[in-house]
Amino acid sequence: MALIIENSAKATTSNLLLYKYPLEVFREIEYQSLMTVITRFPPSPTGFMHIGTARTGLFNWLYARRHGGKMLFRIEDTDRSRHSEEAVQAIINGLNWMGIDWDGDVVSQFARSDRHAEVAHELVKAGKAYYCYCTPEELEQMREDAKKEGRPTFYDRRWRDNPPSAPPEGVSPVVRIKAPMSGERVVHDKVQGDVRVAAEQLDDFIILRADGTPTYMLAVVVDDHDMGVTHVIRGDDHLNNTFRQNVIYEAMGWDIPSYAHLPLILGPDGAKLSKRHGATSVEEYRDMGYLPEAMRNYLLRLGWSHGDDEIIETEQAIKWFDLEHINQGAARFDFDKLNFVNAHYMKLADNDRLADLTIDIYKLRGINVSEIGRARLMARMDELKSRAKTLVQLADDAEFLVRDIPYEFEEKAAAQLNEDGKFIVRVIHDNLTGLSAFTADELESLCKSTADYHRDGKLGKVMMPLRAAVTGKASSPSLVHAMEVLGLEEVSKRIEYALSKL
RNA sequence: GUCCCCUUCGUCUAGAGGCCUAGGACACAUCCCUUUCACGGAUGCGACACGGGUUCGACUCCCGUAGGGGACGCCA
Repeated sequence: MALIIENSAKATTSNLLLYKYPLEVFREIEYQSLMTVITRFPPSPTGFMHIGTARTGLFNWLYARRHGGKMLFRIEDTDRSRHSEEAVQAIINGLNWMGIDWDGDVVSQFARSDRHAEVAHELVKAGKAYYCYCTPEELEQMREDAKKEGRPTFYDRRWRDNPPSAPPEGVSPVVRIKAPMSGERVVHDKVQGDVRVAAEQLDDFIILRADGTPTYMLAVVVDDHDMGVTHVIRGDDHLNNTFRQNVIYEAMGWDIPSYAHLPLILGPDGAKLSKRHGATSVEEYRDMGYLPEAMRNYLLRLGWSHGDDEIIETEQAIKWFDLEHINQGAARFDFDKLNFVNAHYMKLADNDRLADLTIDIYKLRGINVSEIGRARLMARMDELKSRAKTLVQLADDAEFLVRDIPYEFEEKAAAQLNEDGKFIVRVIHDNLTGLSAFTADELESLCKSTADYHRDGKLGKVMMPLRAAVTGKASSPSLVHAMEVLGLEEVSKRIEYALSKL
């Protein structure tokens, strides 16, 4: 029987089915095998995308793609003051940069508040929720008393079954849900296993505020249900909320989705990753010169593993990703490892793309790169990308290729151009025009013979002053290759400038 | 204060009771390559938090302790 259903599931396309029939009808048919995986990415519009949010998004996306399902995108803007178009755009930009896409429209939770209220009232009508007229002062008092007495919850359920009085005039009530009062509650979590909590730990929490707007707890459940979400993959900080959310699912008689709670990302010092640690948002990582494919790989490995594999490209990740190998402990963010992964993907990256990205960085620095500058960059890109860990480093390494004189000399470079240094640079300069060809090989032999004749064969004594003159720096990529790319005219110009300036 | 979760090299992790003399990667150290800085190659250093059980046998299972993280809003 199971087999037959499985086969027919492959024959039909479950996606089509979803559109053809109303969701409710579809849900009546309880063919597990027909169900496509539907995950969701529900950020709060905070104005930027936290790196932890990005990882959660990545995991949801990977899981949906792995199973040929969908990842939905919903903005958690129940609190209307949070809603801002720029903030939503920031999240979308972050996702785009990360290379993560989603299915369907961006759903605004705020726009669905009528539906949320409808559910709350339905629960009241069914006797599963009730109006509560407590004032903030009363609640504050209850909270204090509960803390003093060491009780687990504070709300005393005074409006639940035996209201103390008739509803007071002119007070708009909140709606509270009736949480179970005894027994053990279990959440089956794909990462943490079965998590148990005593019902006594659960309050009759508020699902609809006095102003008629839904609380987060209600909104997530209603939206996840209406959107057909089958797998909720989210941060560990929601594990406790899950018990509350399940109360709503049960009261409505809805199917509870599969849960997977990911441990949080900690800062290098083991404390919760915060602004204090520097970069927390994906745009900051972009600005630090990290490649999105490197971020994906690094974030994937932070908490998930596939044996000893370290370098896992996204296509491979889609084939491999599962919930079973998510680690249970929180992981620390480690820049060294990120740098290593990024360096790897830099080597793999297309030269043209790297040139464009590097030129973007120069623009930010106020350096306008000419066609010639770009050509020089491209000519040396194979070497440049093999030595840099980030785009910013690459840009630093290659800046001398795209800049014109006058430029500043690093302190260590200036030191190279003492009298001895200047003498050697002059010798090289005088012999440049005599070269049979202005190539790296010819330049190298010139340097070597100059070293042999004037500096006892010590090549460094020639290269270092020359490097200082041509690049303004004490270290650089291969000097003779750079000189070849710069060309005779430019090299002469730079040497003359250096000799005159220092 | 109450509850929940977690704990293998400095860091990310492999490990499904004997395959473990605990494997890989990053970082670090040394050496090689080298005109500088890097890249690359080789080698090395380095961990089962602690204490009790269960078992012929425990990194793996159970219970405590300690440490870390999270949640307890008319925030999300």
